[in-house]
Amino acid sequence: MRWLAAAVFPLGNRRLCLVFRQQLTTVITNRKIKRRKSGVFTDEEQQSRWWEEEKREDGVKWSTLEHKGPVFAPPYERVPRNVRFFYDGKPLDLTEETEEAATFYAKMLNHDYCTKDVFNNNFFKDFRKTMTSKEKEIIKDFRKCNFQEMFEFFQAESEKRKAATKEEKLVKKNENEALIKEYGFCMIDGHKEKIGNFRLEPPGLFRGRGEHPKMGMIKRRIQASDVSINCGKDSKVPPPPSGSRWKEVRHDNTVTWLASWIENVQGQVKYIMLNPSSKLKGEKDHIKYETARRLDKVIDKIRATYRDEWKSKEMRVRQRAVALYFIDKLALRAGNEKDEDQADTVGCCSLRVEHVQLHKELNGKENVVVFDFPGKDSIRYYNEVEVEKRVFKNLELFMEHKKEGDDLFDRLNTQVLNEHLKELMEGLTAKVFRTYNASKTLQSQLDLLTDPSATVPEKLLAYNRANRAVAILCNHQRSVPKGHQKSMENLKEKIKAKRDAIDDCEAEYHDLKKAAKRGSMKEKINSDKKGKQLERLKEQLKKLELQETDRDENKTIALGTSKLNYLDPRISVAWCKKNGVPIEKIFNKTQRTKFLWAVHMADENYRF
DNA sequence: GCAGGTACTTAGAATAGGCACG
DNA sequence: CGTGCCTATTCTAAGTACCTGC
Repeated sequence: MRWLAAAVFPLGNRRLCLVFRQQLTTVITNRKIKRRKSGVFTDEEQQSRWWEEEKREDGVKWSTLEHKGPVFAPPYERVPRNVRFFYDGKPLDLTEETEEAATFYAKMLNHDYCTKDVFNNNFFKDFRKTMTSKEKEIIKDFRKCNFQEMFEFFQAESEKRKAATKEEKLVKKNENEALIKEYGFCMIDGHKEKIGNFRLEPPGLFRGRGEHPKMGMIKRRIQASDVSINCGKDSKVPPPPSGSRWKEVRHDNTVTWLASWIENVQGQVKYIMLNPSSKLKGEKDHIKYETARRLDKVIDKIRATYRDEWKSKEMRVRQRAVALYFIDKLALRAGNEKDEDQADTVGCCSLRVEHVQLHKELNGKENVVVFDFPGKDSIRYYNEVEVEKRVFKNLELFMEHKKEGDDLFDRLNTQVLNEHLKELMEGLTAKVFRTYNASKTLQSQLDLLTDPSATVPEKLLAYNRANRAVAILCNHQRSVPKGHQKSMENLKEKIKAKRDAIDDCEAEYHDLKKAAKRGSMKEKINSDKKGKQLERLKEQLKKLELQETDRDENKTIALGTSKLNYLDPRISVAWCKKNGVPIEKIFNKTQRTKFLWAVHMADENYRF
């Protein structure tokens, strides 16, 4: 089977897509037959193969766009009369709106959020805003509110859902599928594409991460009159729910969103956009990795330049050079400024003096910088890094006469940095370094860790370890999964059982072999069979042991984020092809649809 | 230069779903 | 043939980046 691989070359301002034919032979090309006997196209074929087409220039994102509009959150349903809200020990009837707000809190009663004062205070403030004056008169003290019955009701509801019969679940499933079929897709430039989030966010309590000052505030219900629709000029405008109107209908083909609204807690615009499998997203993703590969061509020069600038007379230039060094070496995020009313987190440019500690010597290393700061999502970044002496000296200089709360790089921000980066390479920004170093690390780790003669499970451990190296670089963490310890114990149990089985099998094999030596054909066959069984058991044991290592190493590390956002998928595709590893061992279905372009574009010789 | 606005990518947690196992 | 567990999917918050208008 033949596939097309495309390479992109800069040509003046434009990019021209050149197409090569290439013979691919490995596992990945063993795809389902795509044309049905009837000649009807399958979904896959309906999708555009944008990677084989010419690219659109300028800021225009599409020519035609038609969709059905967003799906609204289901209307509030009152809880049964016997499910009561208690105030000061006594049941209290609430008006519908107040009751709904109470259920928002009740649903979270067993959550950690409810132990936080900020959360409770914010909730109570908004809760009171929804109350009638009568209710306000009574409900004055949050500590006297009791949501327990409501909480138990929702727990029971959830149990009920889980315990539903097969038939009931099937009905639900079918309803959901019908909804997706109707609202989950749009037509864009003649192709049917999946929408990412076609449901409007339901009302509830705002769950800010970390020490967010707004956690617990009520996210209000979105009405049609809050929603802006974006679609093609000549397409059918999605009908708003009867009796309502959209806030606005526009036809802006320089943006990719289908609908938007302003969320009330932070005042941010929220969007309905396409699924990652779409052409629009895929093309952008491809460009992202091509930009990172262009960085590879100039990285040596850039590194030499910033090292040189550590000596600059200009403080601004020195700070820029040191910051860039961190971004490059440690894959730090750019670090935009943030508002007061958000959680206090930082990235490189927004580091403050309290986030770094300088040690002339630490644990046998010299010139050590200890980073300790809350990053995106308030995930802690902790790293003890040995740096060049010059960097160390510069940091001492930057920190002179500063106190806690002062910016480390007081002459620098992300705009200044990115303006500089643009000079070094077209399209270069701080985040390109993260993509570049992540993909580069995967490639080099795969080279290092893959033993061509290893078994597939061993190769998979190598792949996961390479992936893990990237996740560690990018500081992609997760909380230890619930029941991790138990799951490890189970695995150990399984391993023990397997070992016992092997022992038994070995003993039997030994006896049979003896019997076979002097014995008949039948005994020989039996002995051979046992031998095969033993082999199989040993293989299974090996696999379990590899799984154990992998799972434990992965306890607090999240691999998904880097796989989805930082690793050029063509590296993985090429690795699979080269090593005879089926692609589905490393990409699940979602990832395979997102990265379909890469599966087609990369052969086993692809290098990042 | 900077404040505010817009559009898009990246992020971990929550939840749904499906599959292996007894 | 459930059920308990793990993986996949969904959800939406939180970033980056760049634009505009002073």
